[in-house]
Amino acid sequence: MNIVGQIKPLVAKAIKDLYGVEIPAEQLTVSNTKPEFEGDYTIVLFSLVKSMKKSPETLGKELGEKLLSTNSGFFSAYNVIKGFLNLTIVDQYWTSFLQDNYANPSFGKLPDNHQKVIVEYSSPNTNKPLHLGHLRNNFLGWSVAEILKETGHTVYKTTILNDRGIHICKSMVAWQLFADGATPESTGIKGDHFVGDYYVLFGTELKKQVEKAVAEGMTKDEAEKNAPIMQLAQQMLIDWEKGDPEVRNLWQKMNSWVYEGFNETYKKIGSDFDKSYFESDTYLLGKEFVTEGLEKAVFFKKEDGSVWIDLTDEGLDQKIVLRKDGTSVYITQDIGLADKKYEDFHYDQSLYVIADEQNYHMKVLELILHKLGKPYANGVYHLSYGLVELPSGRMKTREGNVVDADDIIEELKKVSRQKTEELGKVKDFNPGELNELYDTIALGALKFFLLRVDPKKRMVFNPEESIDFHGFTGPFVQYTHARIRSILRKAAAEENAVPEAKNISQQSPLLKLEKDLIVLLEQYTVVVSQAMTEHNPSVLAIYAFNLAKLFNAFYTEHSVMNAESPEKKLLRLHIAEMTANTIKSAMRLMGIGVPERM
RNA sequence: GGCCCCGUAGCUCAAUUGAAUAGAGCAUUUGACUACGGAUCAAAAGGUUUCAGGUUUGAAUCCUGACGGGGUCACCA
Repeated sequence: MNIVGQIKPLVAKAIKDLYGVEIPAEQLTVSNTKPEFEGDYTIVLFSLVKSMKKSPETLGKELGEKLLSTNSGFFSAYNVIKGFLNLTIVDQYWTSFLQDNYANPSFGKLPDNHQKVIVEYSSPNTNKPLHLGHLRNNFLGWSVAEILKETGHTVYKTTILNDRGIHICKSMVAWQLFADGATPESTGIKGDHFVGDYYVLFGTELKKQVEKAVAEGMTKDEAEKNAPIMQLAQQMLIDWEKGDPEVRNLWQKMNSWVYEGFNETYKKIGSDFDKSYFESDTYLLGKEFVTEGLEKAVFFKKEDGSVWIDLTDEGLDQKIVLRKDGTSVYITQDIGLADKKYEDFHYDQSLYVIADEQNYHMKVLELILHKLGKPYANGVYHLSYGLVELPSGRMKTREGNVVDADDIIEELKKVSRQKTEELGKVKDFNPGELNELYDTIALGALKFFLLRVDPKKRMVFNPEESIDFHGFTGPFVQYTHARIRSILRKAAAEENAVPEAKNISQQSPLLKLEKDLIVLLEQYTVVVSQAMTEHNPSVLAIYAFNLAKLFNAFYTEHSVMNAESPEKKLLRLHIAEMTANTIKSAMRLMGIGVPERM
């Protein structure tokens, strides 16, 4: 039970004893006391004033007195300023909290709650390499999955590879036309980039053909439909669906190149999946539900034979679920896949990490599942995140204005190598250890950068300014961790570092920065559960940064190894150890490693 | 045009979900290196929270309207 959870019932009881009024403990507002006031936690009194018929000042005084006299082992002081009752918790509480938890590396982990959750994320198209926007998706999905695990859920990570369709045919056609048999092997280009280049090539060739046709008097729409290269792609899609062996072979070959590239990148960034679904397997799945929907009168058939759902009552439009030629559309496949996933995992919750441009689509999917009476419909949750934009606007592979995932990681690795060499603290590392360290720092910087912002919000990445290693960044937190570990190594090397100090619980009074740190450490469990309920890793990033910053302030002010007394030294070593552990845990939930030295 | 989201320091982001004087980082200026690791610390400066009304003891937060930005409304995926 965290401390706010302990304070609330005490206050509620005091109110009842004093005034005979029952206030549900959850309704009380308890917040951190602002640094400029004396105290640890603050009760906001305004909401109580009316029902108690007292002025805020009197109410605060009476409540403060009561709390202090009945819980003298818990509260040590109070003061009332305007409508705020500031309470101070006894030092003993904080020191014994520290004593109990400082050496527990899994502080904050919750026991199994028997909830099964699947997190679908990444889900790339197999016609182009990953860019910064995909990385946000990957980091977010991975992190949310780990946060769910940490809070007791059983989690399965899945992905759906969009491996068929007109966009894939485009890169295939371009390869046939322009590659002259070239392969990733023959060119030395990573497979996903290789295929992506032909997708871009298709776009430029199409543009040429369209411009020519428009100059000859065609409208742009017509020109695009009738462009020879587009017709080739359309024909190829038809051949693919028919199962034409030549097309299927080419398709398999090009996809395998892409997977090879993806796997390399996934390995580097730490993305992993318990199960991968392929759209080429699932795209026909939803059809049976069309029949079911018609029987249940959820769907209706138009004269031309196409099948629709009417969502105008929900403020949406009519949506097609089956074409007149009997083929399924995107939403139909998604119904089928949702069902397949339920069959495979029997989930309680199913998260979809998908960009917010699909909010409408996902809303429709949820509605349809509800209307079909699917038992899992309530568990479906769209974890919608905002796009990563450049200062010039959104990234588009077709237009070439993307920040490539592999490129940005390489760039950051260069920076981390340069800074590490400048600092010169790891000259004894061998090349393998160094490379691992540069990976940890570079990915730490990148993941932290993309996760530190509320996922729901759009964010801007400025390549000119690139990613900083100072301030509110991953490397800052990693660096703080390395420095703490350095102190702890030193202490461990000292024989009998603190012989005569056995117990820190008599450490009174705690200095301000000592207590501030313990108070912040105590809040870690609340932060993790907030990250879980909000599906929001940014609260962990902010927390880890604040913790690191506070520790840095603490230890420039107070010496650990040369503390005033053996007891203080032990206390500070415990604070240091728990800070390092907690930083490590929070960063781990974001997929970020923290080096012992850097 | 209908619906949805957003607008906070020069820039990138916070604000315990309605509470005290709206906080951080970057950039700018100043100070601290014979250092328990300077990828650090201490400090200064930077705000009419897009605008106009309203609700409330209290509004960046809730409501109405305006302005600005984005998304979506395909027999594409």
